[in-house]
Amino acid sequence: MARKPVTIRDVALRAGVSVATASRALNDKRVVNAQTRARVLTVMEELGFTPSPAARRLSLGRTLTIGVVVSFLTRPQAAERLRGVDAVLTDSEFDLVIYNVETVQKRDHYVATLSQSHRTDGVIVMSLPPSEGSAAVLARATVPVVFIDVHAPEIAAMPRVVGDDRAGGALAARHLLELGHRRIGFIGDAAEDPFGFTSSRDRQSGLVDELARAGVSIPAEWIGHGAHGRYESRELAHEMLGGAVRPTAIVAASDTQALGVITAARERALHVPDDLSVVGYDDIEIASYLGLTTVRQGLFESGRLGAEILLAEIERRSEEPPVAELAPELVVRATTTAPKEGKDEVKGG
Amino acid sequence: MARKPVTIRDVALRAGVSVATASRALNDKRVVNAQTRARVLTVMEELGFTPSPAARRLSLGRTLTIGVVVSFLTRPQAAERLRGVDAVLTDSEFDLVIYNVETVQKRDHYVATLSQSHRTDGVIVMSLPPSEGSAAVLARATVPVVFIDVHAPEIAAMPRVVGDDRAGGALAARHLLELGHRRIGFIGDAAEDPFGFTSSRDRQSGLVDELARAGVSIPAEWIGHGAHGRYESRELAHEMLGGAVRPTAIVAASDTQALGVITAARERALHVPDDLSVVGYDDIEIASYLGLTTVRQGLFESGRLGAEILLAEIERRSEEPPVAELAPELVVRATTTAPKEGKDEVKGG
DNA sequence: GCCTCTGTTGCAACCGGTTACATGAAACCG
DNA sequence: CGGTTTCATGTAACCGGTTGCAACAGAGGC
Repeated sequence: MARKPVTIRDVALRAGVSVATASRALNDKRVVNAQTRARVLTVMEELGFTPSPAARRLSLGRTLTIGVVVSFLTRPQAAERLRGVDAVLTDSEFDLVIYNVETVQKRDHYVATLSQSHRTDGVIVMSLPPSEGSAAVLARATVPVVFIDVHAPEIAAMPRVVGDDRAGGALAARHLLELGHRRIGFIGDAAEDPFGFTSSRDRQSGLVDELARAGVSIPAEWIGHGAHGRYESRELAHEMLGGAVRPTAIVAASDTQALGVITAARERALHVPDDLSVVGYDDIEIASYLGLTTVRQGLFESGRLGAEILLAEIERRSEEPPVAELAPELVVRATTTAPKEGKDEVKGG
Repeated sequence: MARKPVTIRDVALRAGVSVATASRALNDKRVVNAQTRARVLTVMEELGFTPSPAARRLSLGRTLTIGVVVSFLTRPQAAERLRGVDAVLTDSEFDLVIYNVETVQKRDHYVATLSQSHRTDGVIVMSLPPSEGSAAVLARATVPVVFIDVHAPEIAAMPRVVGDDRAGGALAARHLLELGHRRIGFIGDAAEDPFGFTSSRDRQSGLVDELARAGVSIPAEWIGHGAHGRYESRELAHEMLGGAVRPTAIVAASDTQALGVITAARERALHVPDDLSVVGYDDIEIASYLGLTTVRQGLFESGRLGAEILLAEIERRSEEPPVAELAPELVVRATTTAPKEGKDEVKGG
């Protein structure tokens, strides 16, 4: 029933000082006398005083809040990045408010209102490319906006954290080539994705280009696109593995999709990796457990970096938009090995 | 460079009215003349006015914010519940700020400060039992606190949303008994969990009691406890399946752990469900894809309900703490079937 | 002893909304 | 036609902090 919030005036009264002094004591400005400060702080303790954030925000003219626009909260990638953001903000004075987006309309709405209004001191947009028209909106954003895992011409001038998806695709290619694979398939997201995700496409082209450099090409029927999910990728893998000639390795655009491939293989009594090598992407938590060979892209790290960049931008807008690039890293585990048949390369052991 | 936030006074000036009228027009109080309101709203549009949340909060004396204390954001259960909460709040005037907890200290800190201070209008605590001492803290909470998925004597008087874990365990038991299983194992969380989770324990006792009712008991070596995770449960399953006599079915305290069991079975060349039936718990997204028989406990729904209860409590504190109980539901898929050997029951087909 | 400088503190304005109360005009009443 | 309602609007206080500026005391300089 403690229905009487203690204000700084109560504190001042009890401590026998003015509210100004109380406030200064609270925010440890140099100017207050050490004894006075001690007395004020003691009184605050006694009264159980906690400053009202709303009042603080209003008088400071800062919201002390940062907004994170995120979709597919249940995807491990998103949650992992969010943890990274949280890790930074938890040590700061900022609150983390999340805007979960499940439709394109909501995305555009949030990007527009948050970047203009004074609801937040800064915004992080995760994995959501802006719609075509929003470049203009972003250009006159009143608060800094940082993009994580977004590649799009609209944000060329925006601060961001990206992974090099093309390089990641190339890593997978090189790994498989070194193992001796020549018949390689790819399974990724649908091209006509409503949100305009690009990472799957880039991973694919990184893979394809690197293979081409070695004189290996992927036939059209070994490239599968479908909605992001285990189920869909399983179906695609089934098609691919059901053909007369099948690939000896499949690269998936995400670990989630790699799981679908593995399931399909199992259902066809194909042993992974002996009959089929599988490479994922992301290195989500489950990957290490399943022994999945994958391309790690520092999810937690990307969240951490994004938050740090944002805080720095809030502190002082930089001239050039800071861009952090996370280098992908190949993690070799148990789902890849040399192909059983058609070994074009001699392998020792 | 829009560095001049438009205030309601600007609007009032331009529209030729007082700030009071402008404010009333904004919040569509009945008292304003329709023409006046229209004029004011037009001006707001023209000037791109958005009310300052900080000022609103301060003068309303409400934070328009609800806090969610959550741990293990990356677990699908948590993310799914969070989505449920978000779905409710997105249509309300409340912001959702998350407090991610990764240590017991942080949990206690948040529960204490959030429930006392006036930082939020209400708090949702997810899956985190309060520490022993915090009953007193909670009793004098200044804002409503709703617990989701928490069973603990400390919160007997608090609003909450719970699943009936005991009933869920019993459902799994009945299902396996009906299929003809008599040799049943269980794998759940470690007893000495630092956060004091109880759901695993309750699911276990629901299972054990229901089996006992049918005259079936579980030998000690078929009960495994370990840290919540696929890897740990795989290890436990290996122990259990490596014995001279092995169970024909294993119930796991979560889908995640069930996955570990399935992996262990596969590694031992045991076919699921023919050689081993597996039952999970939660019905997370991946479960339906994998065809896992499991006990659904409405994760999204629990988040939704919790948020609704909280909003209602904020509106008006109820005398009796509202308690919503979600009935568990058995979802039979492809990982359970009648045992091959030792059929004690005659099964048709 | 008077003046200046430095270290503390208080006064009061301010942030940008909301709202109780007062005011004034129009409508209604007998 | 004066008095009472009713409706629409304005005035100003208030929410609870922060902070520029003024004031004041004591120390130091001459």
